[in-house]
Amino acid sequence: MTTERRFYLTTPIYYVNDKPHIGHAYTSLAADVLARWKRMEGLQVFFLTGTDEHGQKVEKAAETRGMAPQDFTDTVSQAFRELADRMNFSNDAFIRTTEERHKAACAALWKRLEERGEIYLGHYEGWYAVRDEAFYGPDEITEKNGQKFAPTGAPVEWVREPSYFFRLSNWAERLLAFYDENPDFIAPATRRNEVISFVKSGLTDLSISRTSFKWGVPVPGDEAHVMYVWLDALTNYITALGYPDEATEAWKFWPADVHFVGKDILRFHAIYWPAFLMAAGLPTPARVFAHGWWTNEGQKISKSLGNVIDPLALIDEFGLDPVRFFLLREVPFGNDGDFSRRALMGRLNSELANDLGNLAQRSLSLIQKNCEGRLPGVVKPDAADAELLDAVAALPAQVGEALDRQAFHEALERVWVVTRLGNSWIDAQKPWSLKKTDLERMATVLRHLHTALRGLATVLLPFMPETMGRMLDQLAVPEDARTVPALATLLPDGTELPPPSPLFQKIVDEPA
RNA sequence: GGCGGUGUAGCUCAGCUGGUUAGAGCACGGCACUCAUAAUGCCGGGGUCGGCGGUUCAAGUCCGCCCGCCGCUACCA
Repeated sequence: MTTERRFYLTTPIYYVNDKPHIGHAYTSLAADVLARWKRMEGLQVFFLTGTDEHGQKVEKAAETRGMAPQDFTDTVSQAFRELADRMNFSNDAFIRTTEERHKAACAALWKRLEERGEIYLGHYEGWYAVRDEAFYGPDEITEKNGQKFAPTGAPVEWVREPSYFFRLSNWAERLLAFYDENPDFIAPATRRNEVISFVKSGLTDLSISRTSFKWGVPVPGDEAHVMYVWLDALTNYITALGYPDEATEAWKFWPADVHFVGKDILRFHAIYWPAFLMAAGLPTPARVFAHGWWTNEGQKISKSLGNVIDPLALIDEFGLDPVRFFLLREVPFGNDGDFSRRALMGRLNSELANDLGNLAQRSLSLIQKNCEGRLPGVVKPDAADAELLDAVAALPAQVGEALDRQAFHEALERVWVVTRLGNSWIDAQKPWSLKKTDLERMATVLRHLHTALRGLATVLLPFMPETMGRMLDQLAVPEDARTVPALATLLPDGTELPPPSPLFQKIVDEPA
Protein backbone atom coordinates (compact mmCIF):
# COMPACT_ATOMS: atom_id res chain seq x y z
CA MET A 1 0.00 0.00 0.00
CA THR A 2 1.53 3.25 -1.08
CA THR A 3 1.07 6.22 1.15
CA GLU A 4 0.62 8.78 -1.53
CA ARG A 5 0.26 12.26 -0.26
CA ARG A 6 -3.15 13.66 -1.07
CA PHE A 7 -4.23 17.24 -1.27
CA TYR A 8 -7.86 18.35 -1.36
CA LEU A 9 -8.78 21.94 -2.04
CA THR A 10 -12.06 23.61 -2.85
CA THR A 11 -13.68 26.80 -3.96
CA PRO A 12 -17.09 27.71 -2.66
CA ILE A 13 -19.92 26.48 -4.80
CA TYR A 14 -21.14 29.58 -6.56
CA TYR A 15 -24.71 30.73 -6.24
CA VAL A 16 -26.40 30.58 -9.60
CA ASN A 17 -28.41 33.67 -8.92
CA ASP A 18 -25.66 35.69 -10.48
CA LYS A 19 -23.50 35.54 -13.51
CA PRO A 20 -19.79 34.94 -12.95
CA HIS A 21 -17.76 38.00 -12.00
CA ILE A 22 -14.21 38.79 -11.03
CA GLY A 23 -14.71 37.54 -7.48
CA HIS A 24 -15.61 34.05 -8.65
CA ALA A 25 -12.67 34.03 -11.03
CA TYR A 26 -10.33 35.19 -8.28
CA THR A 27 -11.23 32.53 -5.75
CA SER A 28 -11.00 29.74 -8.28
CA LEU A 29 -7.77 31.09 -9.71
CA ALA A 30 -6.06 30.93 -6.35
CA ALA A 31 -7.23 27.37 -5.89
CA ASP A 32 -6.13 26.48 -9.40
CA VAL A 33 -2.60 27.75 -8.93
CA LEU A 34 -2.20 25.88 -5.68
CA ALA A 35 -3.68 22.73 -7.23
CA ARG A 36 -1.28 22.91 -10.15
CA TRP A 37 1.65 23.52 -7.84
CA LYS A 38 0.81 20.57 -5.62
CA ARG A 39 0.44 18.30 -8.63
CA MET A 40 3.80 19.46 -9.85
CA GLU A 41 5.27 18.57 -6.48
CA GLY A 42 3.95 15.08 -7.05
CA LEU A 43 0.93 15.07 -4.76
CA GLN A 44 -2.35 13.43 -5.65
CA VAL A 45 -4.65 16.42 -5.90
CA PHE A 46 -8.39 16.81 -5.89
CA PHE A 47 -9.58 20.29 -6.79
CA LEU A 48 -13.31 20.89 -6.51
CA THR A 49 -15.55 23.70 -7.63
CA GLY A 50 -19.22 23.87 -8.54
CA THR A 51 -22.53 25.61 -8.18
CA ASP A 52 -25.02 26.12 -5.38
CA GLU A 53 -28.45 25.85 -6.93
CA HIS A 54 -31.07 25.76 -4.19
CA GLY A 55 -32.90 28.43 -2.28
CA GLN A 56 -35.78 30.76 -2.50
CA LYS A 57 -34.02 33.27 -4.70
CA VAL A 58 -33.32 30.68 -7.33
CA GLU A 59 -36.89 29.43 -7.12
CA LYS A 60 -38.15 32.94 -7.69
CA ALA A 61 -35.69 33.80 -10.41
CA ALA A 62 -36.80 30.71 -12.31
CA GLU A 63 -40.44 31.56 -11.76
CA THR A 64 -39.91 35.06 -13.08
CA ARG A 65 -38.51 33.62 -16.27
CA GLY A 66 -41.29 31.10 -16.50
CA MET A 67 -38.84 28.28 -16.18
CA ALA A 68 -38.69 25.19 -14.04
CA PRO A 69 -36.02 25.69 -11.36
CA GLN A 70 -33.96 22.82 -12.67
CA ASP A 71 -33.96 24.16 -16.21
CA PHE A 72 -33.00 27.55 -14.92
CA THR A 73 -30.09 26.27 -12.87
CA ASP A 74 -28.94 24.08 -15.74
CA THR A 75 -28.54 27.21 -17.79
CA VAL A 76 -26.83 29.39 -15.22
CA SER A 77 -24.59 26.66 -13.90
CA GLN A 78 -23.26 26.32 -17.41
CA ALA A 79 -21.88 29.86 -17.24
CA PHE A 80 -19.68 28.84 -14.35
CA ARG A 81 -18.39 25.82 -16.21
CA GLU A 82 -17.57 28.08 -19.08
CA LEU A 83 -15.68 30.42 -16.78
CA ALA A 84 -13.63 27.52 -15.45
CA ASP A 85 -12.94 26.53 -18.99
CA ARG A 86 -11.94 29.96 -20.21
CA MET A 87 -9.78 30.62 -17.17
CA ASN A 88 -7.98 27.34 -17.74
CA PHE A 89 -8.89 26.01 -14.30
CA SER A 90 -7.77 22.48 -13.64
CA ASN A 91 -10.60 21.43 -11.36
CA ASP A 92 -10.98 17.68 -11.07
CA ALA A 93 -14.73 17.86 -10.61
CA PHE A 94 -17.59 20.28 -10.85
CA ILE A 95 -20.35 19.63 -8.36
CA ARG A 96 -23.94 20.83 -8.43
CA THR A 97 -26.19 20.76 -5.40
CA THR A 98 -29.11 19.59 -7.50
CA GLU A 99 -27.38 16.29 -8.21
CA GLU A 100 -29.04 13.24 -6.67
CA ARG A 101 -25.85 12.13 -4.97
CA HIS A 102 -25.68 15.48 -3.22
CA LYS A 103 -29.23 15.28 -1.93
CA ALA A 104 -28.41 11.83 -0.65
CA ALA A 105 -25.31 13.13 1.10
CA CYS A 106 -27.28 15.95 2.74
CA ALA A 107 -29.94 13.54 3.91
CA ALA A 108 -27.31 11.21 5.32
CA LEU A 109 -25.56 14.01 7.16
CA TRP A 110 -28.89 15.24 8.51
CA LYS A 111 -29.82 11.80 9.82
CA ARG A 112 -26.45 11.41 11.43
CA LEU A 113 -26.84 14.72 13.23
CA GLU A 114 -30.36 13.81 14.23
CA GLU A 115 -29.30 10.44 15.61
CA ARG A 116 -26.69 12.15 17.68
CA GLY A 117 -29.27 14.47 19.16
CA GLU A 118 -27.91 17.56 17.47
CA ILE A 119 -31.17 18.52 15.78
CA TYR A 120 -34.55 19.37 17.31
CA LEU A 121 -37.83 20.78 16.04
CA GLY A 122 -38.79 24.23 17.23
CA HIS A 123 -40.08 27.30 15.54
CA TYR A 124 -38.49 30.38 14.17
CA GLU A 125 -40.04 33.81 14.12
CA GLY A 126 -38.89 37.26 13.30
CA TRP A 127 -38.80 39.98 10.72
CA TYR A 128 -38.28 38.32 7.40
CA ALA A 129 -37.32 39.89 4.09
CA VAL A 130 -38.31 37.74 1.16
CA ARG A 131 -35.99 39.64 -1.14
CA ASP A 132 -32.99 38.97 1.07
CA GLU A 133 -34.19 35.55 2.11
CA ALA A 134 -33.14 36.51 5.60
CA PHE A 135 -34.42 37.26 9.06
CA TYR A 136 -33.49 40.47 10.81
CA GLY A 137 -33.30 41.42 14.45
CA PRO A 138 -35.79 43.93 15.88
CA ASP A 139 -33.05 46.54 16.32
CA GLU A 140 -32.24 46.40 12.62
CA ILE A 141 -35.72 47.22 11.44
CA THR A 142 -36.76 50.68 10.34
CA GLU A 143 -40.29 51.83 9.63
CA LYS A 144 -41.55 54.07 6.88
CA ASN A 145 -45.19 54.76 6.02
CA GLY A 146 -46.34 51.83 8.11
CA GLN A 147 -44.08 49.40 6.28
CA LYS A 148 -41.03 47.93 8.04
CA PHE A 149 -37.75 47.63 6.23
CA ALA A 150 -34.53 45.72 6.63
CA PRO A 151 -31.18 47.56 6.64
CA THR A 152 -30.83 46.48 3.04
CA GLY A 153 -33.96 48.39 2.17
CA ALA A 154 -35.98 45.26 1.59
CA PRO A 155 -39.51 45.22 3.03
CA VAL A 156 -39.95 42.78 5.90
CA GLU A 157 -42.90 40.96 7.44
CA TRP A 158 -43.35 39.11 10.73
CA VAL A 159 -43.06 35.44 10.05
CA ARG A 160 -43.41 32.50 12.36
CA GLU A 161 -42.69 29.07 11.02
CA PRO A 162 -41.74 25.69 12.37
CA SER A 163 -38.07 24.99 11.94
CA TYR A 164 -35.49 22.42 12.83
CA PHE A 165 -32.54 23.68 14.79
CA PHE A 166 -28.96 22.60 15.08
CA ARG A 167 -27.58 22.80 18.61
CA LEU A 168 -24.85 25.21 17.67
CA SER A 169 -24.90 26.73 21.14
CA ASN A 170 -23.44 23.51 22.51
CA TRP A 171 -20.42 23.82 20.32
CA ALA A 172 -18.99 27.22 21.21
CA GLU A 173 -16.50 25.86 23.74
CA ARG A 174 -15.47 23.01 21.48
CA LEU A 175 -14.96 25.44 18.61
CA LEU A 176 -12.79 27.73 20.70
CA ALA A 177 -10.69 24.77 21.76
CA PHE A 178 -10.50 23.69 18.14
CA TYR A 179 -9.25 27.13 17.02
CA ASP A 180 -6.76 27.07 19.82
CA GLU A 181 -5.43 23.65 18.90
CA ASN A 182 -5.38 24.51 15.19
CA PRO A 183 -3.94 27.99 14.93
CA ASP A 184 -3.71 27.70 11.15
CA PHE A 185 -7.33 26.76 10.65
CA ILE A 186 -8.43 30.30 9.81
CA ALA A 187 -6.32 32.60 7.67
CA PRO A 188 -5.37 35.37 7.43
CA ALA A 189 -4.77 35.95 11.14
CA THR A 190 -6.97 39.01 11.32
CA ARG A 191 -9.96 36.93 10.17
CA ARG A 192 -9.15 34.36 12.76
CA ASN A 193 -9.38 36.99 15.46
CA GLU A 194 -12.76 38.07 14.18
CA VAL A 195 -14.15 34.58 14.17
CA ILE A 196 -12.87 33.83 17.65
CA SER A 197 -14.30 37.01 19.03
CA PHE A 198 -17.61 36.22 17.39
CA VAL A 199 -17.76 32.76 18.90
CA LYS A 200 -16.72 34.10 22.29
CA SER A 201 -19.65 36.45 22.23
CA GLY A 202 -21.88 33.39 22.35
CA LEU A 203 -23.67 31.23 19.82
CA THR A 204 -27.35 30.51 19.54
CA ASP A 205 -28.88 27.48 17.91
CA LEU A 206 -29.08 27.60 14.18
CA SER A 207 -32.27 27.29 12.21
CA ILE A 208 -31.54 24.70 9.57
CA SER A 209 -34.82 24.21 7.76
CA ARG A 210 -37.43 26.26 5.94
CA THR A 211 -41.04 25.70 5.09
CA SER A 212 -41.53 28.89 3.12
CA PHE A 213 -40.26 27.48 -0.16
CA LYS A 214 -39.76 24.13 -1.82
CA TRP A 215 -36.61 24.41 -3.92
CA GLY A 216 -34.16 22.61 -1.71
CA VAL A 217 -33.20 19.28 -0.24
CA PRO A 218 -36.17 17.79 1.63
CA VAL A 219 -35.66 17.11 5.31
CA PRO A 220 -35.68 13.35 5.83
CA GLY A 221 -38.93 12.30 7.45
CA ASP A 222 -40.55 15.71 7.23
CA GLU A 223 -41.14 16.72 3.66
CA ALA A 224 -42.76 20.00 4.65
CA HIS A 225 -39.24 21.28 5.28
CA VAL A 226 -36.29 21.82 3.04
CA MET A 227 -32.79 22.19 4.42
CA TYR A 228 -31.35 25.55 5.20
CA VAL A 229 -29.14 26.59 2.34
CA TRP A 230 -25.86 26.51 4.25
CA LEU A 231 -26.26 23.00 5.55
CA ASP A 232 -27.04 22.00 2.00
CA ALA A 233 -24.20 24.01 0.47
CA LEU A 234 -21.38 23.10 2.84
CA THR A 235 -22.13 19.43 2.47
CA ASN A 236 -20.97 19.62 -1.15
CA TYR A 237 -17.38 19.33 0.03
CA ILE A 238 -17.99 15.79 1.21
CA THR A 239 -20.58 14.83 -1.39
CA ALA A 240 -17.90 15.16 -4.02
CA LEU A 241 -15.77 12.60 -2.20
CA GLY A 242 -18.55 10.03 -2.03
CA TYR A 243 -20.10 10.72 1.35
CA PRO A 244 -21.86 8.93 2.99
CA ASP A 245 -19.83 6.08 1.58
CA GLU A 246 -16.60 6.44 3.49
CA ALA A 247 -15.10 3.40 1.83
CA THR A 248 -14.52 5.04 -1.55
CA GLU A 249 -11.13 5.89 -2.94
CA ALA A 250 -12.16 9.52 -3.12
CA TRP A 251 -13.03 9.67 0.56
CA LYS A 252 -9.34 9.33 1.36
CA PHE A 253 -9.04 12.98 0.36
CA TRP A 254 -11.06 14.03 3.38
CA PRO A 255 -10.47 16.19 5.36
CA ALA A 256 -9.82 19.11 3.02
CA ASP A 257 -6.44 20.80 3.09
CA VAL A 258 -7.76 24.22 2.11
CA HIS A 259 -11.19 25.70 1.57
CA PHE A 260 -10.80 28.94 -0.38
CA VAL A 261 -13.59 31.42 0.39
CA GLY A 262 -14.38 35.09 0.08
CA LYS A 263 -14.36 36.96 3.35
CA ASP A 264 -18.14 37.32 3.23
CA ILE A 265 -18.72 33.62 3.75
CA LEU A 266 -15.98 32.96 6.23
CA ARG A 267 -18.32 32.55 9.15
CA PHE A 268 -20.17 29.67 7.56
CA HIS A 269 -16.94 27.88 6.81
CA ALA A 270 -15.10 28.67 10.02
CA ILE A 271 -17.94 28.20 12.49
CA TYR A 272 -20.90 26.26 11.12
CA TRP A 273 -18.91 23.86 9.03
CA PRO A 274 -16.53 22.54 11.69
CA ALA A 275 -19.43 22.48 14.15
CA PHE A 276 -21.53 20.37 11.77
CA LEU A 277 -18.62 18.04 11.17
CA MET A 278 -17.65 17.65 14.79
CA ALA A 279 -21.28 17.06 15.67
CA ALA A 280 -21.44 14.38 13.02
CA GLY A 281 -18.21 12.83 14.21
CA LEU A 282 -16.37 13.62 11.00
CA PRO A 283 -12.84 15.02 10.66
CA THR A 284 -12.52 18.78 10.26
CA PRO A 285 -10.71 20.54 7.41
CA ALA A 286 -7.19 21.81 7.94
CA ARG A 287 -7.68 25.35 6.78
CA VAL A 288 -10.09 27.98 5.57
CA PHE A 289 -8.59 30.94 3.76
CA ALA A 290 -10.67 34.08 3.36
CA HIS A 291 -9.52 36.40 0.64
CA GLY A 292 -10.52 40.02 0.10
CA TRP A 293 -12.53 42.00 -2.41
CA TRP A 294 -11.61 43.90 -5.52
CA THR A 295 -12.54 47.47 -6.18
CA ASN A 296 -12.70 48.78 -9.72
CA GLU A 297 -10.53 51.86 -10.37
CA GLY A 298 -10.87 52.74 -6.71
CA GLN A 299 -14.64 52.33 -6.70
CA LYS A 300 -16.56 49.78 -4.74
CA ILE A 301 -18.05 47.26 -7.14
CA SER A 302 -21.80 46.98 -7.22
CA LYS A 303 -24.47 46.06 -9.66
CA SER A 304 -26.20 49.35 -9.14
CA LEU A 305 -23.05 51.26 -10.04
CA GLY A 306 -22.76 49.08 -13.11
CA ASN A 307 -19.03 48.60 -12.64
CA VAL A 308 -19.01 44.85 -12.26
CA ILE A 309 -15.89 43.34 -13.79
CA ASP A 310 -16.50 40.56 -16.30
CA PRO A 311 -13.54 38.22 -16.26
CA LEU A 312 -14.26 37.00 -19.78
CA ALA A 313 -14.05 40.53 -21.14
CA LEU A 314 -10.71 41.01 -19.41
CA ILE A 315 -9.34 37.85 -20.92
CA ASP A 316 -10.48 38.94 -24.35
CA GLU A 317 -8.70 42.24 -24.01
CA PHE A 318 -5.50 41.38 -22.18
CA GLY A 319 -5.08 37.66 -22.61
CA LEU A 320 -5.66 34.97 -20.03
CA ASP A 321 -2.24 34.59 -18.47
CA PRO A 322 -1.58 38.28 -17.92
CA VAL A 323 -4.91 38.49 -16.10
CA ARG A 324 -4.14 35.41 -14.03
CA PHE A 325 -0.75 36.90 -13.18
CA PHE A 326 -2.09 40.32 -12.33
CA LEU A 327 -4.80 39.09 -9.98
CA LEU A 328 -2.33 37.20 -7.82
CA ARG A 329 0.60 39.58 -8.18
CA GLU A 330 -0.98 42.93 -7.51
CA VAL A 331 -2.45 42.35 -4.07
CA PRO A 332 -1.44 40.30 -1.03
CA PHE A 333 -3.89 37.42 -1.01
CA GLY A 334 -6.27 38.07 1.86
CA ASN A 335 -6.26 41.84 1.44
CA ASP A 336 -8.69 43.91 -0.53
CA GLY A 337 -7.24 45.22 -3.75
CA ASP A 338 -7.90 47.66 -6.52
CA PHE A 339 -8.25 46.67 -10.11
CA SER A 340 -7.19 49.35 -12.55
CA ARG A 341 -6.27 49.37 -16.21
CA ARG A 342 -3.15 51.30 -15.43
CA ALA A 343 -1.93 48.87 -12.83
CA LEU A 344 -2.70 45.90 -15.06
CA MET A 345 -0.86 47.44 -17.98
CA GLY A 346 2.06 48.36 -15.77
CA ARG A 347 2.43 44.80 -14.54
CA LEU A 348 1.95 43.35 -17.97
CA ASN A 349 4.36 45.62 -19.79
CA SER A 350 7.13 45.97 -17.26
CA GLU A 351 7.10 42.69 -15.40
CA LEU A 352 5.87 40.24 -17.98
CA ALA A 353 7.01 41.72 -21.29
CA ASN A 354 10.14 43.62 -20.21
CA ASP A 355 11.53 41.79 -17.20
CA LEU A 356 10.66 38.20 -18.00
CA GLY A 357 9.72 38.08 -21.67
CA ASN A 358 12.62 40.16 -22.79
CA LEU A 359 15.10 38.27 -20.64
CA ALA A 360 14.03 35.11 -22.41
CA GLN A 361 14.07 36.75 -25.80
CA ARG A 362 17.53 38.27 -25.49
CA SER A 363 19.05 35.13 -24.02
CA LEU A 364 17.53 32.76 -26.55
CA SER A 365 18.36 35.03 -29.46
CA LEU A 366 21.99 34.95 -28.43
CA ILE A 367 21.98 31.17 -28.37
CA GLN A 368 20.21 31.08 -31.69
CA LYS A 369 22.67 33.40 -33.36
CA ASN A 370 25.92 32.37 -31.74
CA CYS A 371 25.52 28.70 -30.92
CA GLU A 372 23.71 27.54 -34.02
CA GLY A 373 20.58 27.20 -31.93
CA ARG A 374 22.04 24.40 -29.86
CA LEU A 375 22.32 24.21 -26.12
CA PRO A 376 25.93 24.84 -25.05
CA GLY A 377 27.62 22.35 -22.76
CA VAL A 378 27.49 22.56 -19.00
CA VAL A 379 30.55 24.03 -17.33
CA LYS A 380 31.13 24.19 -13.60
CA PRO A 381 29.81 27.56 -12.41
CA ASP A 382 32.26 30.09 -11.06
CA ALA A 383 31.41 32.43 -8.21
CA ALA A 384 29.58 34.89 -10.41
CA ASP A 385 27.58 32.12 -12.04
CA ALA A 386 26.67 30.63 -8.70
CA GLU A 387 25.08 33.87 -7.65
CA LEU A 388 22.47 33.43 -10.35
CA LEU A 389 22.19 29.66 -10.33
CA ASP A 390 21.87 29.37 -6.57
CA ALA A 391 19.13 31.95 -6.55
CA VAL A 392 17.24 29.97 -9.18
CA ALA A 393 17.80 26.69 -7.40
CA ALA A 394 16.40 28.14 -4.18
CA LEU A 395 13.22 29.26 -5.89
CA PRO A 396 11.10 26.10 -5.75
CA ALA A 397 11.45 25.84 -1.99
CA GLN A 398 10.71 29.52 -1.54
CA VAL A 399 7.70 29.47 -3.80
CA GLY A 400 6.42 26.27 -2.23
CA GLU A 401 6.74 27.71 1.24
CA ALA A 402 4.85 30.85 0.23
CA LEU A 403 2.13 28.84 -1.48
CA ASP A 404 1.67 26.70 1.61
CA ARG A 405 0.62 29.93 3.29
CA GLN A 406 -1.43 30.91 0.22
CA ALA A 407 0.89 33.92 -0.09
CA PHE A 408 0.65 34.04 -3.86
CA HIS A 409 2.00 37.58 -4.10
CA GLU A 410 5.06 36.61 -2.08
CA ALA A 411 5.69 33.62 -4.30
CA LEU A 412 5.63 35.86 -7.35
CA GLU A 413 7.79 38.48 -5.72
CA ARG A 414 10.41 35.82 -5.07
CA VAL A 415 10.34 34.86 -8.71
CA TRP A 416 10.70 38.43 -9.83
CA VAL A 417 13.67 39.07 -7.59
CA VAL A 418 15.43 36.32 -9.51
CA THR A 419 14.14 37.55 -12.85
CA ARG A 420 15.62 40.97 -12.17
CA LEU A 421 18.82 39.28 -11.07
CA GLY A 422 18.87 37.52 -14.42
CA ASN A 423 18.81 40.81 -16.28
CA SER A 424 21.43 42.28 -14.03
CA TRP A 425 23.59 39.18 -14.45
CA ILE A 426 23.41 39.07 -18.24
CA ASP A 427 24.41 42.74 -18.34
CA ALA A 428 27.37 42.03 -16.11
CA GLN A 429 28.46 39.01 -18.14
CA LYS A 430 27.98 40.69 -21.51
CA PRO A 431 27.84 37.57 -23.68
CA TRP A 432 27.52 39.82 -26.73
CA SER A 433 31.01 41.14 -25.98
CA LEU A 434 32.40 37.73 -25.09
CA LYS A 435 31.49 36.75 -28.59
CA LYS A 436 34.53 38.72 -29.73
CA THR A 437 36.91 37.72 -26.94
CA ASP A 438 36.05 34.38 -25.38
CA LEU A 439 33.68 32.08 -27.19
CA GLU A 440 33.98 29.38 -24.58
CA ARG A 441 32.94 31.67 -21.76
CA MET A 442 30.15 33.08 -23.88
CA ALA A 443 28.76 29.59 -24.35
CA THR A 444 28.93 28.93 -20.64
CA VAL A 445 27.10 32.14 -19.84
CA LEU A 446 24.38 31.28 -22.30
CA ARG A 447 24.01 27.80 -20.90
CA HIS A 448 23.56 29.22 -17.40
CA LEU A 449 20.96 31.60 -18.70
CA HIS A 450 19.07 28.69 -20.19
CA THR A 451 19.17 26.91 -16.85
CA ALA A 452 17.90 30.00 -15.10
CA LEU A 453 15.08 30.53 -17.58
CA ARG A 454 13.98 26.94 -17.25
CA GLY A 455 13.80 27.32 -13.48
CA LEU A 456 11.76 30.48 -13.78
CA ALA A 457 9.35 29.04 -16.32
CA THR A 458 8.85 25.90 -14.26
CA VAL A 459 7.92 27.61 -11.02
CA LEU A 460 5.66 30.00 -12.94
CA LEU A 461 3.87 27.22 -14.78
CA PRO A 462 0.99 26.99 -12.28
CA PHE A 463 0.40 30.72 -12.55
CA MET A 464 0.55 31.02 -16.34
CA PRO A 465 0.15 27.52 -17.73
CA GLU A 466 -0.20 28.48 -21.37
CA THR A 467 2.54 31.08 -21.69
CA MET A 468 5.04 29.24 -19.52
CA GLY A 469 4.29 26.18 -21.61
CA ARG A 470 5.36 28.16 -24.65
CA MET A 471 8.45 29.37 -22.83
CA LEU A 472 9.38 25.78 -22.01
CA ASP A 473 8.80 24.89 -25.66
CA GLN A 474 11.32 27.55 -26.60
CA LEU A 475 13.70 26.15 -24.01
CA ALA A 476 13.21 22.69 -25.53
CA VAL A 477 12.16 21.20 -22.21
CA PRO A 478 10.20 18.00 -22.92
CA GLU A 479 6.59 17.79 -21.73
CA ASP A 480 7.41 15.21 -19.09
CA ALA A 481 10.23 17.30 -17.64
CA ARG A 482 8.14 20.33 -16.77
CA THR A 483 8.04 19.86 -13.03
CA VAL A 484 10.04 20.99 -10.06
CA PRO A 485 11.56 17.55 -9.42
CA ALA A 486 12.57 17.34 -13.09
CA LEU A 487 14.76 20.42 -12.69
CA ALA A 488 17.35 18.15 -11.12
CA THR A 489 17.99 16.54 -14.49
CA LEU A 490 19.82 18.76 -16.95
CA LEU A 491 18.95 18.82 -20.62
CA PRO A 492 21.56 17.15 -22.84
CA ASP A 493 24.26 19.37 -24.35
CA GLY A 494 23.54 20.19 -27.95
CA THR A 495 19.77 20.05 -27.57
CA GLU A 496 18.29 21.96 -30.45
CA LEU A 497 16.32 25.05 -29.54
CA PRO A 498 13.61 26.51 -31.74
CA PRO A 499 13.95 30.15 -32.77
CA PRO A 500 12.50 32.31 -30.00
CA SER A 501 9.55 34.62 -30.33
CA PRO A 502 8.19 37.13 -27.81
CA LEU A 503 6.15 35.58 -25.00
CA PHE A 504 4.12 38.61 -24.02
CA GLN A 505 2.63 41.28 -26.18
CA LYS A 506 2.74 44.73 -24.69
CA ILE A 507 -0.44 46.73 -24.34
CA VAL A 508 -0.38 50.24 -25.69
CA ASP A 509 -3.05 52.40 -24.15
CA GLU A 510 -5.63 53.30 -26.67
CA PRO A 511 -7.66 56.50 -26.48
CA ALA A 512 -10.55 54.36 -25.19
C1' G B 1 -20.65 51.17 21.87
C1' G B 2 -17.62 46.36 22.13
C1' C B 3 -13.61 43.43 19.92
C1' G B 4 -9.57 43.37 16.36
C1' G B 5 -6.26 45.63 12.92
C1' U B 6 -3.68 49.56 10.77
C1' G B 7 -1.10 54.57 9.96
C1' U B 8 6.94 53.86 7.22
C1' A B 9 9.68 57.78 0.62
C1' G B 10 4.77 60.98 -4.60
C1' C B 11 2.13 55.76 -5.03
C1' U B 12 1.83 50.37 -3.25
C1' C B 13 4.09 48.18 0.57
C1' A B 14 8.64 45.03 3.44
C1' G B 15 10.79 45.81 8.07
C1' C B 16 10.72 38.48 13.09
C1' U B 17 11.84 38.00 19.28
C1' G B 18 14.25 46.53 20.20
C1' G B 19 20.86 47.51 18.32
C1' U B 20 25.55 49.89 12.68
C1' U B 21 24.14 55.57 7.83
C1' A B 22 15.31 52.91 7.63
C1' G B 23 14.50 49.11 2.58
C1' A B 24 11.91 47.21 -2.27
C1' G B 25 8.89 47.93 -6.61
C1' C B 26 6.56 51.77 -9.40
C1' A B 27 7.11 57.03 -10.59
C1' C B 28 11.08 60.90 -11.24
C1' G B 29 16.45 62.61 -12.66
C1' G B 30 21.40 61.33 -14.60
C1' C B 31 24.80 57.85 -16.82
C1' A B 32 26.04 53.28 -19.40
C1' C B 33 25.02 49.62 -22.97
C1' U B 34 23.11 48.34 -27.75
C1' C B 35 22.37 41.00 -27.23
C1' A B 36 16.95 41.89 -26.77
C1' U B 37 9.74 43.29 -27.42
C1' A B 38 13.24 51.61 -27.69
C1' A B 39 14.08 46.33 -23.94
C1' U B 40 18.13 46.20 -19.78
C1' G B 41 21.79 47.71 -16.18
C1' C B 42 24.14 51.26 -12.82
C1' C B 43 23.89 55.70 -9.82
C1' G B 44 20.84 59.40 -7.49
C1' G B 45 17.15 62.77 -5.22
C1' G B 46 13.28 62.17 -1.65
C1' G B 47 11.02 59.78 4.58
C1' U B 48 10.80 64.37 12.05
C1' C B 49 8.87 55.83 10.41
C1' G B 50 0.47 59.60 12.42
C1' G B 51 1.07 62.90 17.28
C1' C B 52 2.50 63.40 22.53
C1' G B 53 4.69 61.13 26.70
C1' G B 54 7.26 56.89 28.91
C1' U B 55 10.61 52.27 29.58
C1' U B 56 15.80 51.36 27.99
C1' C B 57 22.75 52.20 27.23
C1' A B 58 19.64 51.85 22.63
C1' A B 59 12.66 52.17 19.77
C1' G B 60 9.20 52.28 13.09
C1' U B 61 10.33 47.91 16.45
C1' C B 62 7.96 47.69 23.69
C1' C B 63 4.11 50.56 27.17
C1' G B 64 0.25 54.58 27.86
C1' C B 65 -2.78 58.36 25.91
C1' C B 66 -4.60 61.05 21.57
C1' C B 67 -5.88 61.55 16.21
C1' G B 68 -7.02 59.14 11.34
C1' C B 69 -8.43 54.90 8.47
C1' C B 70 -10.28 49.79 8.04
C1' G B 71 -12.63 45.08 9.47
C1' C B 72 -16.06 42.10 12.57
C1' U B 73 -20.37 42.62 15.69
C1' A B 74 -25.48 35.71 13.46
C1' C B 75 -28.55 32.78 10.17
C1' C B 76 -28.02 37.11 1.61
C1' A B 77 -24.89 33.98 -1.68
